Amino acid sequence: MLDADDPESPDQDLKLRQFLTYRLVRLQSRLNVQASRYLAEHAGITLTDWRIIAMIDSLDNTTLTYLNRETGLDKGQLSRKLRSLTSRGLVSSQQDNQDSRVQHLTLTAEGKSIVDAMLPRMRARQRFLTGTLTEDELSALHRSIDKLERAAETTEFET
Amino acid sequence: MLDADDPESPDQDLKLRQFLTYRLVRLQSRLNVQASRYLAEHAGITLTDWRIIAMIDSLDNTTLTYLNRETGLDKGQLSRKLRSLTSRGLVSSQQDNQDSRVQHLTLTAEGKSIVDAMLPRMRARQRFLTGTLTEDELSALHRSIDKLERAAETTEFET
DNA sequence: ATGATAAAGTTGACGTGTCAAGTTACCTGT
DNA sequence: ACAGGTAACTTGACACGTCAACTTTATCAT
Repeated sequence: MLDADDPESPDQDLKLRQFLTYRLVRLQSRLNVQASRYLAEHAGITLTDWRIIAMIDSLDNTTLTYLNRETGLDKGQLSRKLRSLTSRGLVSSQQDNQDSRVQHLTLTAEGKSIVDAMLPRMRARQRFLTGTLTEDELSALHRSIDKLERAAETTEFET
Repeated sequence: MLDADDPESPDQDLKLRQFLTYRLVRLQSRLNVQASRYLAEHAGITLTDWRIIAMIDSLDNTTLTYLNRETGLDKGQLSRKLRSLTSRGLVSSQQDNQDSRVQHLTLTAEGKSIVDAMLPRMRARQRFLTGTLTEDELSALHRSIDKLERAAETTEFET
C-alpha cells in the first residue's frame, strides 16, 4: 500500500492535486476571493458587476449583445445583472431610435465615479500580481496560457 | 479608460482582456468545458462528481471533513453531492464504530469501475495539455502559479 | 459526572454560471 | 405587402459555489 508503483498507493492524492488543472482551479478561486473582497470593501459591488461596468466604460456605444460577444458573459446573466445595475443607478439604458430592440448602455455619473475610483486600484492589483513574476516568467505565462487555451479546444486526447 | 494616455482609445477592450486575471478566467472556463464534456460523454458524470470520486478512490479511509480539507470543496456542497453519489450507487458510506458522527466513504464496484476507466484518460488529458508546453515552460508555469497564489493572499496593493 | 466547547455533517439561503425556449422587432426575398 | 428567417433581448430552469446557522455527538476541564 505504500509502494509508489502500486495504483492504490496513498500518495495519489498528491499527484491528483498536482494536476495542472487542479492548480489552476485553486489559483482562480483565490484570485476571485481577493478581487471580490477588495471590490466589496472599496466599492460595494461584486466582481461580475465590476466586469460589466468596467466594460461599459471602456467600450463605446455598448449594447447587451456587444457585451456578450466581448466578454463571453452569458446573455441571460447579463440581462439580469443589467437590470440590477440600472435599478441601482449605476447604468442607464436607452432605446435605439432606429431599432427599438436594442438598448444602448452607458454609465451614470455614479457608475462612472465607481469605475474612475476603482480602475486605478484594479490596475494596481494587476501590477502587484504580475510584479511577483519576472519579465521572463510573465511572458512565458502568457505564452503558456495561449497554448493551453488552444489545447483546451481539443476533444480527444487518447494516446 | 484602460489607457492612461488616451482615455477614449478604441482598443481599450483589448487591454482589458489582457489583464492576467481575465485571461485566467477564460482559460479556466475552457478547460472546464473540455473536461465536463469529456466526462459526460465517457462516464455520464459531472466534473465535481469526478473530483469527488477520484479523491475517494485515491485517499484511504475518506470522510466528508477529510475531503473538504483535501480538496477545498465546500462541506455543504460535498454533503449534497455525496448524497447524490450514494443514491446513484457510486459511493457507499458507513458509520464509524467509535464515533457515530463520522461516515466512512468508499467507492462501490460501479464507482470504482468508473474511476478505473477514466483515471488513465484524465491523466492522458493532463499529459496532452502539459505536452503542448516545453519542459521549461511547464516548470515556469508551476513556479508562476506558486507566486500568484501567494500574491492572491495579499489584501492591499496600493502603491 | 457535567457543562462548555468543538467537531462532523446537514440544511437553508442566495448569488452565479449555463442552456434553452420565448417574445418582440427587424430584414429579406418574392 | 407579407411570410420566413433572424437578431436583440428576456425569462425559466437547474446545477454549482459560498456562507452561515443548525443538529447531533464527542471531548475536555473542572
